[in-house]
Amino acid sequence: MARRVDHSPDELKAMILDSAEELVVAGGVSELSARKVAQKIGYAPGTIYNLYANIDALILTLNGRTLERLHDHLSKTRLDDVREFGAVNRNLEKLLIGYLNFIDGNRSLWRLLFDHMPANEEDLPEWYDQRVSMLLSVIDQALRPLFSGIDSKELRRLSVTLWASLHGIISLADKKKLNVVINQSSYEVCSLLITTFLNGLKGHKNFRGTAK
Amino acid sequence: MARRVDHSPDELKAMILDSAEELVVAGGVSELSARKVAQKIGYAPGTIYNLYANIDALILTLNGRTLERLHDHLSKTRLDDVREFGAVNRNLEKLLIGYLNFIDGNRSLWRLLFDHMPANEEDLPEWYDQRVSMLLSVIDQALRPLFSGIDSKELRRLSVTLWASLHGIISLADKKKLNVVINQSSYEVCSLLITTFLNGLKGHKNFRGTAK
DNA sequence: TTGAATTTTGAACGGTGTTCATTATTTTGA
DNA sequence: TCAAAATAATGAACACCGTTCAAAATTCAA
Repeated sequence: MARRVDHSPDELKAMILDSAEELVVAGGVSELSARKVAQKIGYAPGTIYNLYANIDALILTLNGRTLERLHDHLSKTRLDDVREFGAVNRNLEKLLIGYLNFIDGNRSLWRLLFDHMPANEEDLPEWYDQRVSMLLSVIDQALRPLFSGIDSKELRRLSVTLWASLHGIISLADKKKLNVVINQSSYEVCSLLITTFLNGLKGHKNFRGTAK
Repeated sequence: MARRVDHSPDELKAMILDSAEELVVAGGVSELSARKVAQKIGYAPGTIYNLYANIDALILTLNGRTLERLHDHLSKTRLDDVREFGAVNRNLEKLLIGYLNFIDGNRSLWRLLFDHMPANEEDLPEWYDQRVSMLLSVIDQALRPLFSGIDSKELRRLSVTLWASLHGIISLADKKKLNVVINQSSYEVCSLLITTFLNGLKGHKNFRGTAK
């Protein structure tokens, strides 16, 4: 058996990726396996390993795409012009709702993105970090109007803090390790965090007064 | 083969649990398997299933114990008497440090506790929720001095919000999906969240003035 | 046309969770 | 005392998993 000319390497790589995604979307993370992907594209299991070093490498590529889609999704959020403090809160709520909608429509891919732990403990590739960074820049934009003369690193520090906090609430709720204790949706808890966090930022040295 | 009289069912159940923990502690979550546990206690794999319905049930029991230990560990934190606002912040920092120390000394068990997703999507048993609740009550105690006449449900709502947020920061950092973007330890990010969150609570309707 | 390069295979290895008929032992009852 | 019932433990079997790699099939270059 050899070059079947059916597909170029790049095509094949894309087919594998698409099939992997279809499996995850259709049946959850546990449905993803090399053998199932191979069967889906009509190749032998070994072929997968000619194009991806291992399953984790395939998942990493898939997660990169999910990250990109999430960014595109959030970027579409129309943020209001900020004339007063409350507008920042409303903008962040819009982003939150966008995020929750994305999760609703892509639950399995989202779980794969954040819960999967690669067996190999190496650092993530640079392109991956860049996509995470793009995501965080969306929050940067929403927070920036609150400050004047703030260092971009300091702004990012705040965005990361808020982002990771919201992520914690949503992912604990998703794992049902939160819902039972408090009879509230993750939206409400996130909303409370946003409001409290923003209010707390009033103590920040670069915080700008209310108007314009 | 039959009743070897070596161990009573309860003893055997405890041996299985202890062996499972040893495996996780020694080699991480991926080292835990029915066959390895069986080998460790000198029984056949099938025996495990006479005492635990499946591996997830075993993990749930183990996680319950970890939860209990975490609670015991945090309970030992000596909280300062609160005479002013800053004392609450210091107390929460103490709890944070206690939590981070616990993770440092029990990383694999902690990962099993929060990252493991049981295959069966049923709700967690009541005793499990109770232990989570006990954990949250520790945070309740630290936050309570800030308020007067606050409903216990409302206080718990705030504790959950803070707890889940801190968890998000720490778990993202643990998965290395945070460290690369921001060059800071999870301690520092958590610390920032605590300070900002507490500052934000000043807007709460039950917030009590600074003194006493 | 022939030899080198490339692509694909699929069996094999060592694992996994789980089941359950069978067997060995102990306990019970007459 | 002895057979029958209850119990405890087994381990082979089933259906999976990720991964490897010698071998085979095909294409390309000379």
